[in-house]
Amino acid sequence: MSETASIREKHDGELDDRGSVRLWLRLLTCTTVIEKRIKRRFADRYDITLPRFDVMAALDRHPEGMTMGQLSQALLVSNGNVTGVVQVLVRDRYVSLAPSPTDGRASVARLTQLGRECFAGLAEAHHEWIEAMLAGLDRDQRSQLHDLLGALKDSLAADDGGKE
Amino acid sequence: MSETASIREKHDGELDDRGSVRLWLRLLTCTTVIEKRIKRRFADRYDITLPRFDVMAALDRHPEGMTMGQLSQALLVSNGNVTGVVQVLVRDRYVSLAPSPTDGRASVARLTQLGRECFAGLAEAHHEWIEAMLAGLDRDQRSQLHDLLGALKDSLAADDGGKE
DNA sequence: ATATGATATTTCAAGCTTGAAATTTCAGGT
DNA sequence: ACCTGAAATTTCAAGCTTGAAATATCATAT
Repeated sequence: MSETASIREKHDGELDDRGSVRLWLRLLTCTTVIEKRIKRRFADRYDITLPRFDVMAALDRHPEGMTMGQLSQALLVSNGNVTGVVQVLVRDRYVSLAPSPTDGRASVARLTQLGRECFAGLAEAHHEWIEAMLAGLDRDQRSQLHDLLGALKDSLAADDGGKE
Repeated sequence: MSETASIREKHDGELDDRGSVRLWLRLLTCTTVIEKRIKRRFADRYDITLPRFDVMAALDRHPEGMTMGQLSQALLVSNGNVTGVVQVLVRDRYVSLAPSPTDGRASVARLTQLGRECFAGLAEAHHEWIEAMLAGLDRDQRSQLHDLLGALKDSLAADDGGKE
């Protein structure tokens, strides 16, 4: 009864011999499953959303603060998106927002003391969840996967290199 | 000047020795980049969204039709979500929705003739885009990546096997 | 000093996504 | 026939995401 239920793959049952699409769907499925689990656990146990965690994680690694634009680039999301997420973090006292002393257009976001303390706990849980989900891969497999994804990243950069 | 710009990685600059998190972020980045490119190209060139394409793709492989619940499971999204996406596809005449003859609760969605014709073009473009983005990986690399992602899927199924 | 183009940010409408509540129907047992 | 729990679906509020338009500021050339 300890059957490990296999995970359904998006568009499971594909019959075409389009290996590249199959590979993409498998990649998408793995990412989606992991992301949804993390999202759900953050919501259930910490009452926080993944985008807010992402912003806090970025700020935690930049104690000097980050501008909205830097956050947008670091997180691969739009500017307008960052504005909204940061606003609620400011409202909840996890982040402070101050005008840049050197550039009147930019504002600099920083974790508050409260934000730093809360984030430490979140990051610890996050790390444990990832570790558990990858537990089935040994050191070599992780290393190979990491390298292959690096090759994929390079391939993506070669295809329409940035401007399309 | 034909520099292949490298792709920024989410939370790039991570210094911790948390290899598992690094692997996860790389996985997430690759998936995000591919997904956003497909999404943008569908929007720009075909005026369609990715969720709508996903539904059409599922229906294309099930000419006999699918219930909303089957679509929800196949696409890894919620029931309510499928309802909304199918509604606009019905409005646009790509999909027909009929009550199930065997179960009064269920309704069966099918591609219309128009839907099938349009989808053929979409699928062709989709396949080409994926192929181009994976062009930097040779046959062996693709095969290894596919297998490693399979191992990851198994690992995910082992961690909290379905009910958490 | 000023005009101009570039940059940083915010605002906003449209669309996706979820989970919970409500509705309808089914299937089994009495 | 009737109850009751299960299953399929829809509705809805809340939140994320984007891209385009609008604002404000900077930097540079004149």
